[in-house]
Amino acid sequence: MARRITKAPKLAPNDLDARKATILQAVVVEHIDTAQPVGSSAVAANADLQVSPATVRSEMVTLEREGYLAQPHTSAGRVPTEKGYRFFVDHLKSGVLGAAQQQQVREFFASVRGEVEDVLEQTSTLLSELTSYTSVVVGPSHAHTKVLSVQLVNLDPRHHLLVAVFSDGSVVKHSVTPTFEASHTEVTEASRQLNALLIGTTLETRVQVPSRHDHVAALVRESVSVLHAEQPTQDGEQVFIGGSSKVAQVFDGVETVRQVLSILEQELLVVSLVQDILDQGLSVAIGSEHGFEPLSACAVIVAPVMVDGSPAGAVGLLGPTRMKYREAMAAAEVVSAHLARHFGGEDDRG
Amino acid sequence: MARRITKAPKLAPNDLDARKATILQAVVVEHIDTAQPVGSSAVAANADLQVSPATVRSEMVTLEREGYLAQPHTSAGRVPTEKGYRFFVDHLKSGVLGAAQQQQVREFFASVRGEVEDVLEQTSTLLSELTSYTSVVVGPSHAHTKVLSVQLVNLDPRHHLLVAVFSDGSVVKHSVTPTFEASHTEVTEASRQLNALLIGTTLETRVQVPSRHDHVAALVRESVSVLHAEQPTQDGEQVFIGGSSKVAQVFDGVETVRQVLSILEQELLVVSLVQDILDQGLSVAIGSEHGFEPLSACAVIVAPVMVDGSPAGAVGLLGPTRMKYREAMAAAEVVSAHLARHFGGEDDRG
DNA sequence: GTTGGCACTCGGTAGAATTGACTGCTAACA
DNA sequence: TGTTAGCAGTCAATTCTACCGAGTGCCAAC
Repeated sequence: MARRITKAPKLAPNDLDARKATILQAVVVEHIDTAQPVGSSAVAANADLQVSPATVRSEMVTLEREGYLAQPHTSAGRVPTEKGYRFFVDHLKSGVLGAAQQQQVREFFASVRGEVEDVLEQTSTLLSELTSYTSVVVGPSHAHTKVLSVQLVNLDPRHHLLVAVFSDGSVVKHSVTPTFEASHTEVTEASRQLNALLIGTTLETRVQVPSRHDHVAALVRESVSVLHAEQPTQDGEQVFIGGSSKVAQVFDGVETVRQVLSILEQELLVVSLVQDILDQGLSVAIGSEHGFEPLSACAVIVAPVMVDGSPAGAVGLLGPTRMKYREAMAAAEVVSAHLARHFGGEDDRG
Repeated sequence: MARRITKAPKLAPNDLDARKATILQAVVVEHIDTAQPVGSSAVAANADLQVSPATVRSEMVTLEREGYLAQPHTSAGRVPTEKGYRFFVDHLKSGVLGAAQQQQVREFFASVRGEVEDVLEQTSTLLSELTSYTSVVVGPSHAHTKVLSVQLVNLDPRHHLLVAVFSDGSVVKHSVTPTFEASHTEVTEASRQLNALLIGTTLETRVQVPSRHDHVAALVRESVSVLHAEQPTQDGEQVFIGGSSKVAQVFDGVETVRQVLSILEQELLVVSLVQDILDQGLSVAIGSEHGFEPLSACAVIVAPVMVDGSPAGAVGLLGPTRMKYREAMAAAEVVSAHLARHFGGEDDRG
């Protein structure tokens, strides 16, 4: 009748004994569900530890002292801290997506077609609909792809358009506006030389440009420089943000909503945020973990998209710190896997 | 001492005598400023009609009966109705932008450069910063521009990329994935034929495609069809939305914010909304005037961008019905004019 | 170490009272 | 006839009060 107390093993610092862990997890789960502080009796009732609220209470005091929980005010229940959420996600057994959602993802990837950009954009919508959080899909970097074709097209005598096609299927265009008027034949010749010069190179390789003083050489020089100038500004990545309207549902407080939206508007920022998190080897960044003040009310989930063993972009989800980590992480992972398959598969099929 | 009463002229239906107009305008101005219902005494004090609140009151009763004003509840002041706002903007003498903002616009257009898309995107940010409303910039339609160059680029034996350059500087790419493997020379030959076939045509002109059964002809056929399929889906217009975070500041009520954001996510919808308003010959659509239920809490200001006498896109602003029409309209007009000059000027300079 | 009991805290709510910003109406006035 | 002061009436918003109840910390008993 009396339960045997399992002797508590020595614990690593920053680790919790089984009961504390259960309690913490119960608090997190409950709080994610209700958005309310969680009291000891709710925990005692829900979690299947056969102890009284009083016991839970004394454990909670410890958990609070150790920084996993916090109390909004004396007579309220407990709320997880960032550290609490961190423990929670670290000890989360990876969830599975609901059958209906699995189906939805499968159907999506079975039917989606079109250019990479279209696929990524639609994927971002999908991910956001699956989770009802705002989603971020970062496209592969164009950094190391090779030039397949360059062309200089004559718009009018002083305006030309440089169009470069890369081996990953991306296309880049740039205006070339020399100070002189170039004849059609000069432009054609420049185009020919550019092709000879650049095909097979990456944007990093510096090429030998002609130093002659004629129009053709000038066109070639300007084209090359304009194309190489491309890289540093934008790193070549594209980002697609889906379901930004979810921000309004999921955060409370106009100011928070405004702040998050305003971050999302700066797409370069979002890319670097996702990149940072990936570089830290994380799959979830909670609150201030990503070191990004204005998003301290958020948690960000990221999953790299691996094609042929190397990263080719990422998918992410942005929600409140009390987001449904399990479901969201599962969704991000499933979608990222499908996306990887989608892009990897295309190449293999050929 | 006794003021002479100017004899009221016969009024057209739907028009108001001077005093009613003044009162209505005072109510609108005040309500835009404070977001509160406006009482008779406030009007009597602000507007420079030398009458007592009681008189204002009796006029307000008429204005309410005629549908220009409404009362949230008995003991509250009056709020403009849609019809009230409509009268207000119809009788608005066009405002001028503040000097600082004028300067900001000038500096922007003096320093902005780069591709059309970049300019439009930055313009949309500018417009939103100027007004603190969400802005919409619709790029010119590509419908009637001519093909300057087409190229089929070999990605791998079964994947080719069709890249078309148009006379307005836009570039379109499309995958071409035949069921057979095409050799490099076949692709090159197809590319050559496509150029011969399409250069100088618009997307509307149907061209005679080769009916032969070889690979080259098949490539040409697929390329042409894929390119022509482009048009109906998207009408070729691009849209840039700036300052969507302003939505959170400017509307109250999470649900409204969510709804507006969710509309803004559907960019095609936004384009057709702007187009509709322009087609109706309006420059402002208030509340339900645009017939777009989910945006009935909004007013939309649009200004066409006229280049060489024909419309080349538009700029717009989206705010609450109680937005600062004068300033916003001025901003939209100034920016649209600058934008027109920017694009028109480029051609002329050559 | 666990538990029930108990006093205490404090946010939230419900209801009553009050305030104050309006109105509409009416009667007097120019 | 249009204008005005005055006044009674309305109703949202505010303030207050009391109270409830969820939840705690502590303690003594098991």
